[in-house]
Amino acid sequence: MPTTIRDLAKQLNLSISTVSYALNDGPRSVPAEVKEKVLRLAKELDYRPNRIARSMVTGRTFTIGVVPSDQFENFILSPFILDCMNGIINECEKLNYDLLLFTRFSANEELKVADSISDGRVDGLIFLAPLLGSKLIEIAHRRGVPLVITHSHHGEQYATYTTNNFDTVSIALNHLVSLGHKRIAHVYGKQILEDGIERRKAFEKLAKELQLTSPTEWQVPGYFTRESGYEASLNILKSDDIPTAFFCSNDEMAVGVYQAATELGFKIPEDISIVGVDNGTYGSFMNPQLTTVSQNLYGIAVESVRQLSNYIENGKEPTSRQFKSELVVRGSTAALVQ
Amino acid sequence: MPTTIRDLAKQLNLSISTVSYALNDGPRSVPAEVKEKVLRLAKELDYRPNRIARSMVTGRTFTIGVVPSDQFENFILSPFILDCMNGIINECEKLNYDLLLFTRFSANEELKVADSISDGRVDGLIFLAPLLGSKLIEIAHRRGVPLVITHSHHGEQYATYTTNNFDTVSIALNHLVSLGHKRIAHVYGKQILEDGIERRKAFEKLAKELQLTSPTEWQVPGYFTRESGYEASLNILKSDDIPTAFFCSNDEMAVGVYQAATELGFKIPEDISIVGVDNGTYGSFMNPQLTTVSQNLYGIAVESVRQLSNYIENGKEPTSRQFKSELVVRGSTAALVQ
DNA sequence: TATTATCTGCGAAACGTTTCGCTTCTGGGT
DNA sequence: ACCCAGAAGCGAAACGTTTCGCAGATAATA
Repeated sequence: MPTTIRDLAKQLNLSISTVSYALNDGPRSVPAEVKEKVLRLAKELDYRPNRIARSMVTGRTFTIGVVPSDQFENFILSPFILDCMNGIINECEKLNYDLLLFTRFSANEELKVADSISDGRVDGLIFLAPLLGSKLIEIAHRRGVPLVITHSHHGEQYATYTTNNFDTVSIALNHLVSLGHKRIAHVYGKQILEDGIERRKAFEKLAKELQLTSPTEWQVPGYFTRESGYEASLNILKSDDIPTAFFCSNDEMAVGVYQAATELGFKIPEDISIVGVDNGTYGSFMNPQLTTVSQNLYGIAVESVRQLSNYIENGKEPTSRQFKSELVVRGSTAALVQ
Repeated sequence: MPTTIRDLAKQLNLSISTVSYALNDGPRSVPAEVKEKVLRLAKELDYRPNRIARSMVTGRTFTIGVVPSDQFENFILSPFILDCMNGIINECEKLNYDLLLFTRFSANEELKVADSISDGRVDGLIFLAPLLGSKLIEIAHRRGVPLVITHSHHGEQYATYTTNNFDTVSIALNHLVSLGHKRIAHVYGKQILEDGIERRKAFEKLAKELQLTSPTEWQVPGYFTRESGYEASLNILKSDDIPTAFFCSNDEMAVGVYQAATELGFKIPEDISIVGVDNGTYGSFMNPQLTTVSQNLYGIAVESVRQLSNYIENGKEPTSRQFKSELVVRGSTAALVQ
């Protein structure tokens, strides 16, 4: 059993309160010599305060909880989540928070999860791209847990950190159009995620505006995963009538399209141009490297942590922010040759 | 302020203890009708037990801490760490543990970190590929925190989950030799990580045994990162005397070698064969896909969580295990053409 | 000198649980 | 009728902190 503050007090013939003041440098003063005595013994007995006990009385845990949406089976393997997590981790380190990763995120146990995220272990929560129907946010909010949301909105009352999806799609398509592409397929993402829905709508609208050729057979559902990108594009690429370019609603599905295209003997970007969305770290692993629309995953993560922490520490209400997306031209797009 | 057990007791005119027994189904019995009454009110008032308070008295937190070594700046972006984390996360979910990610892992604050990992917030610790000189493990051990170590040994007294590095290197080199390669370069990893050191030693030994041509200029230091793999191989590839194959001590450095080789106009695998180690998820993003020696990162992670949890729950001492490595032949190696 | 601040320090309450020891009551077995 | 086991329930201790309210001593102010 570890040394407690009581042990220190007893050995020094001091009261517990005095020892506490000495250890914490406050909130009351103690004479320098007493303080020194306390610190010396604390070191000698390898005393370190029990954080659980401290949390009990202060109500603070210095821990931020991350709640992924249950769509991700191996959620940490998603390049998207990865870059989010990287920002969260780095910023938490700076601000002296530890990170509690909620692993039980399956939707069929939503109530259990809800209890788990609001049982006093965290000072606040970050929701990562929550599913549209999820009740979790509402419950946590009602229970008074400070929270912010990334990559989704879920109502005016929440602080959200997002990218403008219309702009994102617009940037991607305009890039393709500027290279001469008109025949463009779209592998869209899950329609239970805000990003998935919005990007699909944006594509439909922009396809008209830009007078693209994109029959419905070319607008195919994916699930934001590599496998789904592969399968969705395979059918298109096997038909007689194939597009000159693919717009994928995220990078991961673009990887799947690479795979399908390569397998069928198409050359990227000579035969097929491909654009993704996200600009995750692993896009540059690909060969040729992926052209994509960056949505500053890192920055969004950092900002959400900052605002959450500022609310926890200083009560300053977090304010929503929408981030700019940017075109990142790399090797997977090329001008159309007639 | 959330509902407490005291609120329930008061409203039902019961004692706190009775309510507790009812809520927890033990350790003493309560009449069915009382229990029902309690549960009903608990639901009505949205009561959920405060985990912090419970931890105070039970000493359990149902949380496992993950301690990465401080070598990883953006540690979650390392493909190696990623696959480890994926296993840890999935297994923790199964066993009903949450995960505390220690973000403050910089070596120059080792004492602060040491306090942070042993302050009562976790039931046990998993050390991920700790640096050889790190005192953290020793301190945590002395303080009585249950722990296991992955990808390193650090002394007989610890339970470790590792791969046999000699076998790993042997498998890689024998594969290359079987394809006719004799002129093989080695990009080795950090020499403050056990894996880095052991694989280098193994390479040196095996180079002799297999009568490879591998002058010291071809055995170059990397840091297990992509950038270092790029730089380390660039010099070799620019010289007049170049090897026919590269063995890289991990996949990430292999990605760097891909990059360097491609830049200089070499074709993989026609001009240069490349073998990595790890078989991280993102190896298949590459084009051609990477030939590598799998070290079952996922399995190691799962096993370490299992054993740790079994120790925490049942006091069963964890036992070390060494895992088999396996050759995964993909597109980055080919038979040498004279 | 009398009055008021400031410094020291102590004791105890509080945070929200779990669980032990006791008491009282009920019913079944002799 | 008596005894004893078991059920039902209560009160209180314990976990390890932080911090408030007090009290006594010392120093500063008038």
